[in-house]
Amino acid sequence: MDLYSYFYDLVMQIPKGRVSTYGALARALGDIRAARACGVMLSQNPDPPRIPCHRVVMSDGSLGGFTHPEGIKRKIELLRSEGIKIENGKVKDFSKVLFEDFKTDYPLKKLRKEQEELRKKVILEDAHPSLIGGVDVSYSSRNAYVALVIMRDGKYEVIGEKMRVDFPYIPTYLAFREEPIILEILKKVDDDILLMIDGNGILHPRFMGLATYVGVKNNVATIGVAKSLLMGEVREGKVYIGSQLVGQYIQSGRKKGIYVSPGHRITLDSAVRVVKKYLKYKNPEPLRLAHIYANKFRREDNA
DNA sequence: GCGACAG
DNA sequence: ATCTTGTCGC
Repeated sequence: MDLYSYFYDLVMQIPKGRVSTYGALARALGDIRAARACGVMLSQNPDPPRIPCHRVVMSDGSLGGFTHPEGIKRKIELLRSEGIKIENGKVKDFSKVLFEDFKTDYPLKKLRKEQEELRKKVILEDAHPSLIGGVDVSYSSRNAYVALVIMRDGKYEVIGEKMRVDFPYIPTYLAFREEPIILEILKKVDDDILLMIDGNGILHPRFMGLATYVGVKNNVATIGVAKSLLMGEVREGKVYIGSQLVGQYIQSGRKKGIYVSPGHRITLDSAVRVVKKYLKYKNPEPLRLAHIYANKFRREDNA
């Protein structure tokens, strides 16, 4: 799903002489949580002012930001040239010129449904794959650099790949940003692998975090390893969503720990055991190395 | 001021 | 996630 293109098409619906808001665009995408992602995508406008990002303001009528050498001054010029009156940094008669009537089929709503459907296919039993690895992705604007580290008797091998991303980061929709990227690199290796992934497994509002999504879609065993808590309550190191046990908080030193949750084809206990086995620093080795290499690939490409 | 959301 | 240098500490 190319959410960037979908989003820019929405922005192009805002007529001259009208303005819309980050929140209205997010609702047109299907989830108000995407409001900040809307701001990010506007800042990356590939074709201004044909895609009229200058017509998007804050929900109180104040102007918001504008990524341009001349800054907000240029946004004001453009809006005034289209007949929008601006006083004290705010759009005058805001409610009269506000455009919210987007023609849309709410793509994020459909993606939520997909997550809920896929939930039925999650298997939380051990598959005992023969290989173990970790994947991580590093970004530079819309370029993604992915590294897959495969552990082999105390040593490891690394595979890298560069890709264009077509989906922004939106909380609880991370899978739709990173799964296509991870899939590309998975094609290059044996399926019989246990993959550690930066992000959550079933520790997710729809029990379908990145690790679980990657696992179910590609029939591969996965473990989710997150550095911060997306949701749920932690009691005695165990993470619950309501009464359901979905993860484990693991602290190695005295610093902040990690949140481990099963992705697919593994139990929570096994996931915790495997992660602990590779725990030398805060992150398990396959992930720590994948992180380092993904960053290295990005730097080398942008040098 | 509240709420706060992986990467 | 990215933007960013040196510096403190094990």
